[in-house]
Amino acid sequence: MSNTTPLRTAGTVGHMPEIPARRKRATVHDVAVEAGVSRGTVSRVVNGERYVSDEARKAIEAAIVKVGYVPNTAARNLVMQRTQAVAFIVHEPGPLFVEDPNIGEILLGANAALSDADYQMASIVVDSERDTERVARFLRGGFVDGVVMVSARTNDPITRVIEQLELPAAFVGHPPGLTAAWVGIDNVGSARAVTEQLIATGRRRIGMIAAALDRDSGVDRLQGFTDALGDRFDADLVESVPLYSYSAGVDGMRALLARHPDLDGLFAASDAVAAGALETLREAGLRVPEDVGVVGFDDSAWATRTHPPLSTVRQPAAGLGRAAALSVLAQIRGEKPAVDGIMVETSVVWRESA
Amino acid sequence: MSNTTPLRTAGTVGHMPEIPARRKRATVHDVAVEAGVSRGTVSRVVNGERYVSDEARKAIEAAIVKVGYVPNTAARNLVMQRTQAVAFIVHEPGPLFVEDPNIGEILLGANAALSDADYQMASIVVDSERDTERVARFLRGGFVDGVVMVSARTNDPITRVIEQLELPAAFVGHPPGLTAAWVGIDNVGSARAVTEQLIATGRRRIGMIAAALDRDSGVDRLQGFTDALGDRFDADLVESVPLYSYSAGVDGMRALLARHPDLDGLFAASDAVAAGALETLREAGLRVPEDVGVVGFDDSAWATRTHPPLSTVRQPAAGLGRAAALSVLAQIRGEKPAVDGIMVETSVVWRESA
DNA sequence: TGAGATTCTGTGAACGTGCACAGACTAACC
DNA sequence: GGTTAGTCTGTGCACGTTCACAGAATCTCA
Repeated sequence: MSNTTPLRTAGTVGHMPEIPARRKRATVHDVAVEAGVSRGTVSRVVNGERYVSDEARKAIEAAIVKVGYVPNTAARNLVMQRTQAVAFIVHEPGPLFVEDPNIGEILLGANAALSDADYQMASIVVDSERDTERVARFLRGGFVDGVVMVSARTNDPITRVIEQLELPAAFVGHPPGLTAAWVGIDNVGSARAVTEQLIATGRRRIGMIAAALDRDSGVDRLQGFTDALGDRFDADLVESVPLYSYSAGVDGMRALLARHPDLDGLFAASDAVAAGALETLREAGLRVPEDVGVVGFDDSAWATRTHPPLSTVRQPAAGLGRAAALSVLAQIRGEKPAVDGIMVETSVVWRESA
Repeated sequence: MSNTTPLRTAGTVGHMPEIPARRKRATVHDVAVEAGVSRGTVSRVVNGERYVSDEARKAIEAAIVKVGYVPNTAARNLVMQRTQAVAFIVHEPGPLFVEDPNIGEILLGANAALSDADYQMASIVVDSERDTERVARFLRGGFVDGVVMVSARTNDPITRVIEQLELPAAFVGHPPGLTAAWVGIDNVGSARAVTEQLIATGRRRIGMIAAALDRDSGVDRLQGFTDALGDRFDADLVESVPLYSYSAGVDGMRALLARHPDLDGLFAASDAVAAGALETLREAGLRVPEDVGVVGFDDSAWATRTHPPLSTVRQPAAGLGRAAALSVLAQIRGEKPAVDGIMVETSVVWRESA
């Protein structure tokens, strides 16, 4: 049996070279010999095709476990003209990848769905503009069969390459002005729902720290807030900050408090923003939730660490990643998605901050 | 120019089948024809080997950009008997992956180093025991050339498979009782450094809550503390607790305070421990940093969320990931590491708790 | 000048798989 | 009994690359 022959043929007298001696993997040929059939039949069994006798199938299955056969991915990919890999691209400044637990969870969800389908995930963080070109080259090079894209910009080279190559792709979050599959949550409806609950606690002067109004998620959350308040809406009670970050929350709260010290409710566009706001409220000597009721958005790790814990909107981030990955996989199989966008359900989590 | 031809060659008369018409990738053969040389010579140029005339090299390099050639990974991997992929395995309960920013950053660092070397990263989270078996099978299947392992258990199937297969691997953190490459930080030196800074603020009676003395990290941090104090060291000012946890911090601080109510400085063995200690100090009516200066260790998520924010030791998590990946890469190239363990530099982050 | 080393190039084989094709055998039907 | 359809199996080729080998050309030195 050739697969039990010694690994290295050349005998170096006296010592062994330090190159690790890896055992040769069993191939479809070894299985065929062991089972007394041909390669073709083994291949049919492995790929679950029809037209194989029960007798042959049994023999081959036994042979597979006996020789410990695992199909060689490289060979299969070569002949199938595919890579069996999907890129997970995060277009965010590096640090935010770490700070924002949602991204990690999206990655986790996508990863789970992909590895269930025996796909590899190549995770890529696009930080600088230089990276942008590198990733575009990577995609053009055909290293992946599809792309899951988080926080895409509308007109960057990456998005253009994806469109040009007609690469199966799904975007987490709605990329404005781009016809492509996407997965997201109903930001408008969710923001309206959490604001309505805040109103229901009896608050009269409710402010909002809106964030990231250059993205549709930011705009939509503001829209939901506006909807919930209806004709009681007062634009002066809205403070806009650039990012979904803790420090932006601190700044936003200060500005808002300066204008409206009598505020008794706050909707922060994200939990990180809310955490910053809480800090500022505390410094200003205001108690939460006694003086001011605060709600956030995301149900991120922040939510349970603040004092008091935040009432917020739960984003099923892992579900988003999962859905995006499944969409890409479907497109790889050649299926045309019935709808471009998939909405994932959110829920309101009520804790102690309001 | 063939690389400016439209993507779909077939004119759509009436209808097109929905299978996307992907342009055929250029191969080494196309480049050879274009440059008027043979495949072998092209291969030599691509792989930067010697024995190629300047004339041929120029012609081939021009041909490569003209036809837009990118080597086919699957074909290369097949003939080279490798996968060009490294597994990133996190053995933690799923939620912690998301919660602990250090892990995300380690992943980021490893990913950067790997993709610089044109390696794919297959990230895997091991959660349940079922996963453990699945991953072991995955590794045995030869899908990766190496492994970066975060928070390994000593005696789980995964570790055993790695040892058995002699798979190139690097562990982040020191796996007790395992002879394998690992990457970590200098716990002794870092603990000494942060303690010295605490001394420099003028504290006279500095205590320590030592934790996890069953691990070398716990022992080393205590050693660093001892070193920094020199002959002023007083063993009675050290309280030992079993775990690096919040509640252990609460307990430890109570015990310490009972013995030494006049304490004016504290080194907690981790940020979580420090957070618990802060809570206890607050209950005891002691102000931080006015009455007691507190420093922690890890610069974890705790550090910025306590009141006041912690002065602590920053673990360069991205650097750890990077170093681990580089170690795996070196082992794949056949290099024997000079030392088993690599120490990565830490730094002290000074915030408001001391 | 001729032997040997050095540089350069092309060719065929191999890696391990899936697929098309041809052929063998069985069952069914007029 | 001959045709036809359906089932099952084996063989050769292709995928795109690297590597070993052989051979051609040039250079070096006695």
